[in-house]
Amino acid sequence: MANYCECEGCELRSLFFNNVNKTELLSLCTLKVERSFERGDLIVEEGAPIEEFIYLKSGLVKLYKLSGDEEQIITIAKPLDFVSLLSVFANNHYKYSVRAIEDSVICCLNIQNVKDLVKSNGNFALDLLEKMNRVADNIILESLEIRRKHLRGRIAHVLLYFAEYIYNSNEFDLPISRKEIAEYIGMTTENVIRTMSEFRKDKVIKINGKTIEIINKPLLEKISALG
Amino acid sequence: MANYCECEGCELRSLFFNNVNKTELLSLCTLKVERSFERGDLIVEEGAPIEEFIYLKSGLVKLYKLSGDEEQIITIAKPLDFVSLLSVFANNHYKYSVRAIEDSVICCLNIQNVKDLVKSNGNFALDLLEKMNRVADNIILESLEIRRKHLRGRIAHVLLYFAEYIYNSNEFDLPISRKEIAEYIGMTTENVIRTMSEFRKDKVIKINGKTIEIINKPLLEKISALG
DNA sequence: TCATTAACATGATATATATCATAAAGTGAT
DNA sequence: ATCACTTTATGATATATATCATGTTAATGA
Repeated sequence: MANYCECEGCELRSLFFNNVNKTELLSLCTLKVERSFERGDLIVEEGAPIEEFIYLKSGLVKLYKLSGDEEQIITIAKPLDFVSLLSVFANNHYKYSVRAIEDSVICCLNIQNVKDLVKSNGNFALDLLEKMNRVADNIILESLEIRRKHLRGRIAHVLLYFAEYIYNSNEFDLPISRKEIAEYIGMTTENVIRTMSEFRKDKVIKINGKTIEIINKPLLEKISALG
Repeated sequence: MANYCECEGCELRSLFFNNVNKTELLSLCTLKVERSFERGDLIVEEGAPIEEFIYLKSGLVKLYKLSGDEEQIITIAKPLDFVSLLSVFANNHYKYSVRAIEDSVICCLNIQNVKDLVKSNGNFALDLLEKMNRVADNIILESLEIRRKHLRGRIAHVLLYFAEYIYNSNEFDLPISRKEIAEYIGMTTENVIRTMSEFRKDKVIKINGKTIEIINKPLLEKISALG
């Protein structure tokens, strides 16, 4: 019986389940499933019925929507963004797809369990409301931010997003292709590649395949702000 | 004592407060304030502290964000979209501004009261989660929809949005200026005006100042879908 | 009422970005 | 190792949209 559930030590607990006590946690965890995905794997498919309450335990995912044969990337999310929840209370079916862009582990809770917990534990309900609000806010604000910039500013913004928000380092491996950056910022692949090459020529960044190093951050920030 | 509160007959109750009983409602309403705004009035100012839980009882508002001297319109909301809630649980200060674009009435509840109700009434908490999810979803989906279209498609989309979603009629008075349409779809004012003139010349719409009549809806829908 | 400003309108031109073309380098499968 | 395929790369050209200019009309305020 013992170790089917490690939630008590779960790194997410303090943030996500702040106000959930051990008994409640155990009851959630009884019906919990943890799943691993490799980079590139589809985690959630648009249109599929929502049967679980999913959060990202580790890794990195992209949230996107298909329109025709094109993908529109809505956001790149790391743990605690738990974007998969966005539609979870409002819809029966997923409105977006989620794909792992790094090896990822998700934790799936029974959705009815979570709803029951919302009903019975008011502090958890408030926590959840706050987190949902924050996730939605971030996506909306980020999208406005990108929208008001031009090509160069958008790309600078995305590079800074990875450096500061995702990897906390000026050197990192891009987890997505240039094409995907294009799908995120709403520009063409060629222009993403071209602009990154320009940044390289202007000695703002170094490029080595997927590896990016920001070597003139103040300038990149300026491009992001003004471009 | 009697009639300070009409919430029991409030049209919103069935949707918004489905699961709130009379006693709870009365306790909310004791601290409720109803406020009227004229077209053009500022209802909520970005940066101001969030002290109330606001929903739109009647009218029409625009939700927008300032960047420099420019306004970016996030969404046009009618009652039951109650957009003002979007940040309410996640932030202490408003991240957006809200302005009446038609005469509007809002209902302001004490935010602590609402939080208490979330804690004590699980069904209300679930309702609120669902509604927050839906509002966020709509804004995100709408924004993606607009993003993937070109100028003509975006304008067709906006005209259909007013005709179908807001006014339920092929003839309506635009509540916003061409400049504001531009701020909503991320294009310039001149191009909005020009494109609407083209639609007029192509006999897709009739224009009489602010009054718009859609006279070839199938074509407008086609432009929205393909443009 | 007139003056002032904002909204609407339209054309000419400039500019940013998309599209098309081509190729090298990387990746995965057989 | 080879083949097919995707990604990265770069240049030339086309196109969509922004910018600039100018005028008219409608709204707003003293």
